[in-house]
Amino acid sequence: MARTRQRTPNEVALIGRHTQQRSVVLAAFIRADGFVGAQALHSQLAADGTPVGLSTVYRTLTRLADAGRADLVRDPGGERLFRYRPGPDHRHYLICTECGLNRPVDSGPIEDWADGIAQDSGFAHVRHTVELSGVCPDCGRAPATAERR
Amino acid sequence: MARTRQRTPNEVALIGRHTQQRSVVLAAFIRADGFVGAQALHSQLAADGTPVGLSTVYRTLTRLADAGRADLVRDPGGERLFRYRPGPDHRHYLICTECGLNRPVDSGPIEDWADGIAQDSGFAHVRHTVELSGVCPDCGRAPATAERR
DNA sequence: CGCTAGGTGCAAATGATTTTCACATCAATG
DNA sequence: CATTGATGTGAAAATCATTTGCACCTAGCG
Ligand SMILES: [Mn+2]
Ligand SMILES: [Mn+2]
Ligand SMILES: [Zn+2]
Ligand SMILES: [Zn+2]
Repeated sequence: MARTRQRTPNEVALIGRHTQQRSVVLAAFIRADGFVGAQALHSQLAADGTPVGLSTVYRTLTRLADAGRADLVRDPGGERLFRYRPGPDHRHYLICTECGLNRPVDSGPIEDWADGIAQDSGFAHVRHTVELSGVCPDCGRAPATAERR
Repeated sequence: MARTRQRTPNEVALIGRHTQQRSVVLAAFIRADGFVGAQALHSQLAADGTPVGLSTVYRTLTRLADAGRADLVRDPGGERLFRYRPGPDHRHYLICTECGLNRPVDSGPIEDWADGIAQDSGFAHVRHTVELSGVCPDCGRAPATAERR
């Protein structure tokens, strides 16, 4: 039992050196449990009393995504939204454009479809992006009065 | 040279008043026959000797997209790429990340899949984004030397 | 023609993300 | 433990695609 400092999710190891900031960012990111933008996470951290530089938040999220520990989508406004992903498989989500509620969908069919296309096309390294968005039942019920974002 | 005073592709009508600029932009856009960014189109127009303000190019492409006459995807760098679409149905493409070559794919399966998800989810106004990218046979064959775009 | 809602094109403004760079911290090493 | 080269951090400036403000045009209808 080596006595290594354990107070941080070992995920940090995957993206380089272990630092206070990374622990904090990662913890908040996981806690967010949904898609978050770097800006939002940065604000959240400040609110939590554990401020971290915006640059660092960006760097951390980007690295996580590169390391395959986060799913990434584009906000209609062009903002990058990240979502923590514990497992190795990527997922696809149905996101409510009104409240942000999101739920993973059964994407088996598209995965197969995409694989088929890749196969037949002759293209190599075929990757795919699939995003579903709409208005969730709750937001659909309450008219335009629904809470904004 | 000869300023081809032209037949207004009636498409122009769909997006408002008919102007010299819109004709030119639309013509170049159609001629591009593939995904183009506003910037690239703007440069192309200048090179063609029919310069149009960048703002106007942006405005025109945006309107076409809103009118449903163009498909829109996001470049990995975040840039918006448009592709002219004559018909009413949207399409999905497999794009070569090396040379830009793109071909529409048979998306029947995903359309059905997406409809099913929408159905079961209870969400309203469900929309989807599906993008496939990879390296085309030609580019796969020739190293990184492949012609850009 | 004459008028006006709608267009155009600069330049300046936005806004998200990146980079710069002086300074702090990590972690391996002796 | 102290040293030290590699890394990480953050405030501010830089990027970059896209938008907007605004003074100036122009379709297009009567
Ligand atoms: Mn997938
Ligand atoms: Mn579709
Ligand atoms: Zn909702
Ligand atoms: Zn190619």
